[in-house]
Amino acid sequence: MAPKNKYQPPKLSEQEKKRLNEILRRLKEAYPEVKIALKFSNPLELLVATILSAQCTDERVNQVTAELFKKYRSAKDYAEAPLEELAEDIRSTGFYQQKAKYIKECARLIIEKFGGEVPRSMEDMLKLPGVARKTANIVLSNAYGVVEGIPVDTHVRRLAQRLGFTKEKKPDKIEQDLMAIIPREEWGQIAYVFQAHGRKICKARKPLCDQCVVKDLCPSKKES
DNA sequence: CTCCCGATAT
DNA sequence: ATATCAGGAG
Repeated sequence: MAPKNKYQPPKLSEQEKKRLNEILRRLKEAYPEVKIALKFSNPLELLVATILSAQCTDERVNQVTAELFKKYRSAKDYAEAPLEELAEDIRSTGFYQQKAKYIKECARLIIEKFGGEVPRSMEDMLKLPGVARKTANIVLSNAYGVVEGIPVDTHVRRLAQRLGFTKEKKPDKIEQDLMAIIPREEWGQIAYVFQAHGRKICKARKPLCDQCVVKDLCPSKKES
């Protein structure tokens, strides 16, 4: 079978690699302790929280899951819950009808196909509805320590594009461009560094370039 | 590409 | 008023 994904990250000059590695070094230094902000105590809770986090702040997700996880303690609880009730329980995270369907169907598949346990491989994770590489990367990495890639969320995408790590727009290609530059042992953490910088400094609306630790290396720097 | 779809910042 | 927030499916 021929490999389906023929995308190859662009070859970079030594100088360009140096610039990107210096950016990574400074960002890691600036945000040494960052990690996942979602609260969870088992793989299922993390899966649910990550699905809820689509187009929603982690803060609000934590607010909702604080109650949600008291009520739903197992995959069976989600699978057997009336859809309308589950939807109402997650309403304030937005896209609540869609997310409720995903969660309920995920729970059903976890019971029927995966022995009641959240899958431990990318291949199986991607069989779950509402789960693509970003969600799968987060769950696999933080629940099981399985690092198969880099979760590309809106922050990672924005920073990767602004800093010149990628020219791509699709998350899967951006992920591959990042994987080509960043050592595998850092894949699990680097997204949180980008996220922290993206939230504090390199904001979507009004980036605070004058406070940025990599402004001299950034092709997108703007005077404020 | 569109749709889902509430809360918050600007 | 509107862009944006840990996206993914059709």
